[in-house]
Amino acid sequence: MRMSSLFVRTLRDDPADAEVASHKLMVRAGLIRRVASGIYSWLPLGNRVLRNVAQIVREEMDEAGAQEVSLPIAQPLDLWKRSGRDEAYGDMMFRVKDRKDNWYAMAPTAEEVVTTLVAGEYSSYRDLPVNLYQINWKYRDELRPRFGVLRGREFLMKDAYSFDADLAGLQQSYDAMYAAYTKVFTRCGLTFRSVKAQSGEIGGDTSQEFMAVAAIGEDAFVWCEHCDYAANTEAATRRPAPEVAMPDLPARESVHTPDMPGIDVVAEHLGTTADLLMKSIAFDVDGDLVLALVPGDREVNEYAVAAAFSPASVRLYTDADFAAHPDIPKGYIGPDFAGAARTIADDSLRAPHGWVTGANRVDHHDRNVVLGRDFTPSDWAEIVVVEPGDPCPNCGEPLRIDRGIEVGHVFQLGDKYSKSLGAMYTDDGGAEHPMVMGCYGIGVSRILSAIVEEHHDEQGLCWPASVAPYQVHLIVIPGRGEGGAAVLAAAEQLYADLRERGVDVLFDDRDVSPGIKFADADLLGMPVHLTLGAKGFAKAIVERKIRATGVRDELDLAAAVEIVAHEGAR
RNA sequence: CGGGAUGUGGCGCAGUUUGGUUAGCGCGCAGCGUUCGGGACGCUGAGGCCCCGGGUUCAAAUCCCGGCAUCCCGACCA
Repeated sequence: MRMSSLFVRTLRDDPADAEVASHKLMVRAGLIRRVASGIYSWLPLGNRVLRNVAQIVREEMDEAGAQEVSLPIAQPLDLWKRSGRDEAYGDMMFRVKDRKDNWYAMAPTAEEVVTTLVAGEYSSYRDLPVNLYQINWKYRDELRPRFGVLRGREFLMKDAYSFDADLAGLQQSYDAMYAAYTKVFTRCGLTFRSVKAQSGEIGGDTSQEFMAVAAIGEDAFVWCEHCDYAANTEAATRRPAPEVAMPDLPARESVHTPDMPGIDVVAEHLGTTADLLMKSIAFDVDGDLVLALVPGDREVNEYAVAAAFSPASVRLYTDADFAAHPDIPKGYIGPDFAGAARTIADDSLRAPHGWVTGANRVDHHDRNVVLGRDFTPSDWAEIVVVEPGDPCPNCGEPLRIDRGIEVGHVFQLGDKYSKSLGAMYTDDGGAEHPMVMGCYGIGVSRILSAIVEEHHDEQGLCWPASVAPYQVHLIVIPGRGEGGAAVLAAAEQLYADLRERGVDVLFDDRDVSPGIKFADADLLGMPVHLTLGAKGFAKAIVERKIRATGVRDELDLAAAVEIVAHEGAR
């Protein structure tokens, strides 16, 4: 493609309505233009990236055995009434009316249509499994569209739906999609982790979200850079410290700490630090008082405590609870408080030192309270809220807490839609059952935001080669001398030869100053920049710059085509 | 839906407080000339329903009322 005829106008200034880098750059580089809130036109460069990402998704879906279809965007609202999701989606759904006053939903997703489709075609166990997917525009009237195409009201989504005879089959379909997603996001150049989103009823992991690590992400999560561990902040745990023998420690002693229910005040008063204190947090577990023991500098993860006593009903003690139990010395509870039915201790309490704890009476703390000698918890678990730097439960390396962009979601649906929409099959014994479904989404347009967030610098975009609009940005600087025509001709030849060799080239053949060409090339961010100027031409070399790394070298003009075609952005 | 902010040539902005000439600046665009390896320069020019509707006034981009749109924070959703 020639820059002289490419439909693009790069902007020097950041658009006024953009806050984050990806949005600013996608507008400045001429990939997208806003039409309405959360609704964008895709210009040639943006559309090429969109197509490239979609193609990666398509290849991996096909490879995983899914079959591509195209389902309607305008879907009869009656279908949504049948599944009960007309109400559930509410104002989130765009609705349109035809000339006969029939209402249609503009697809926010396609479970209804695809389930009805399969129900009409398949009815035997011999037909299953089947997995259908499409890459199509979706519409959700978000309360707050954000950050360009990151959260749009119109967005390109890949949605896949698997139909199996039983849960074992579903698990296979789900695993295949999970594996395909990992390939997709890897190929797109994203740093990502899959996070368990929900576990439960059907058994095992029923839902996992793929999060691209990004500071502007809408959800915080804990992850490890050195292995594939990742978890919601509520579900995250850390590796317990190794057990060490308890040394001989001085005897427990009580100290007067009047009016000091707070950790920091006590620590200061006793000349120690919060991490050497122990907190005893009161919980109500099915009506019993249960103490959760954690170091003074850490927070209790209520979710983890609840999980440890599942299926009992677990809640933090409230002021009302304390009021109802005046015998409990709020703020001064110790790990051996007699009124506690059980105590659950965080594994970090095995540390080989005595603790400062509540003395089980108001205005007093004890010091040199030693595990095994002065108190013995009934239960052990990882119950502190994980903080950055805590050891990874898998590999022990320091954990990070970052924000993520949800770029994909895999979900085991079960029979919710097959039941309500009649997707049944007959087994080999003649009995009828609902098909067991899974659904799997990838935010294709959102991936572009995620890629740009990860791959850009001060100068502009730095596309991974796998999704770049063009592989090579060819710049010609003919210079002012007599030889300009020859340089231009050589660049034309280079352009023709590269294309002949199958390389996607953007050729800046415009008659503008070198500064503009270089600045635009950096902004547009093709992986490889080739510059042919008068000086280089005289030496029969062409300059190469790898956009992402900034590494430059010179290639022999005669060999350049082969080298570039062979090496790409390596 | 609550809070905050903003709407002025294609883009970024000034002007609005204190109403008053032909509404200005930078970028971009067109023409001519000089430039030509990191967003060159000079001259000339085109391009405006100052978001929309109503009101006040001799006079409104500017003041008042009512809308609409866009962005940010929150809530909501997942």
